Amino acid sequence: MAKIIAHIDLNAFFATCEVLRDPSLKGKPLIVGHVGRSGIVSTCSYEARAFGVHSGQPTFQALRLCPDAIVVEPHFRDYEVYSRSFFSYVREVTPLIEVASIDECYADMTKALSGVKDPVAFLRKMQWDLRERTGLNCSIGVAPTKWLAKMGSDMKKPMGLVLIRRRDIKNVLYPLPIESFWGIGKKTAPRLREQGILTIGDLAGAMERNDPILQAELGKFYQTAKEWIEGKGSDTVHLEAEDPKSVGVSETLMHDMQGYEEIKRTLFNICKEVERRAEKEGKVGRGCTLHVKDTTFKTHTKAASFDMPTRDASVLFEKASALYQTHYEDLEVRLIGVTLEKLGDMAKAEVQMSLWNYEQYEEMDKTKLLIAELNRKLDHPAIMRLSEAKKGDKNDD
DNA sequence: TCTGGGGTCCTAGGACCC
DNA sequence: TCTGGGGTCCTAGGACCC
Repeated sequence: MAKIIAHIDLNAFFATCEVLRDPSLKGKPLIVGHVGRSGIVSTCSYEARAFGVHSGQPTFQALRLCPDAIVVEPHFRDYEVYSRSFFSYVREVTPLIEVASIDECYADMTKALSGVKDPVAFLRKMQWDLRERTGLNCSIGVAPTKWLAKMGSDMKKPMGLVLIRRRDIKNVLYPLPIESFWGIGKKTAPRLREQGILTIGDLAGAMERNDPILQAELGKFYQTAKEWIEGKGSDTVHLEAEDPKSVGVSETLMHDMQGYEEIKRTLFNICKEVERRAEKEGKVGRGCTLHVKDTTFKTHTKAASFDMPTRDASVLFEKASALYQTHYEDLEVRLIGVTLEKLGDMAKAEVQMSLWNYEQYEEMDKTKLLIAELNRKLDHPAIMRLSEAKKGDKNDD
């Protein structure tokens, strides 16, 4: 039986949280983000969007477009609290939710909507109830698969509600520009446009023809995208958050820097922060990667492995420093970062360690055997005589 | 004074082993 | 004496997402 999946996405989440923190900001053009050398807009209110301000834009550019905008530094701790209240509301409607990020989730609504006469009214009520309870606005996409639901929630903001049945795919999705395809970004979209693929419908058409150029262009993603667009994508909502596979910290420097001496302090602090976050996750890693962004925005990476799983900042710092000094001493850098990888649980790592110790112990045991063997040989009459002779020497002294 | 920081997944090439 | 082929693991780089 077909499932009913909802994708629920909070609108202008960080900006909305800031208004909840300080109601005097309501109705004003608001930018959440950093000011300063490399500040960008994290999120902005709809009032600011009207001026052409958008996420990812350098803050100074945004302020040129909208000089009256109020810039607020983000308060992530508070966003996490609002985020939790959002998820707990959705969990009251259905416990089958998959947290996709701080401001969005998938919900399997199959059971919650069974027997509901007017699903649209039910979902509308959800939106208003959430707003009343938490002050947060959301857009909802409802569809038989997660990808279709995600596409739906993206289509109308704020407080949008879009239902996409399989038979609606052609009417609803095909006319959309190729850029709006979730999974096709700013590198692939222009290349598809060059091939005459301007809309999602064009993409679907090329896939029906099994276009070999398109297949080469998209690689493994071709098959995934084909299934998504045909309504055959995943409808499985994963309740448990997956264990992180890496923990990393990076920082854009106050100014471009060159040489280890200039960056070592920052590098050390980054390693300390990686250690702190790995500890919070209860993880240790078997390797690390040093990231460096040069002044042309090109990113370089160098990886190293550890003999033993660790999260120790001094071990990280030692590895990262060595990598930096051997590869980037002469590079002018904008950003540096360190990522701890190949993560495992600390508890399991301790088991590994005790195994390792046991092997060490065994090695030691072998050595003991060798010594015993040696001692037996030393018991040989000839050796005895030799040692007796030594004693004799001593006695001669 | 241009362009953050946190992640995941994929790809291509090389090393290594059988 | 002119060069196998498959599998796996690792590294570096890149695309994409929020």
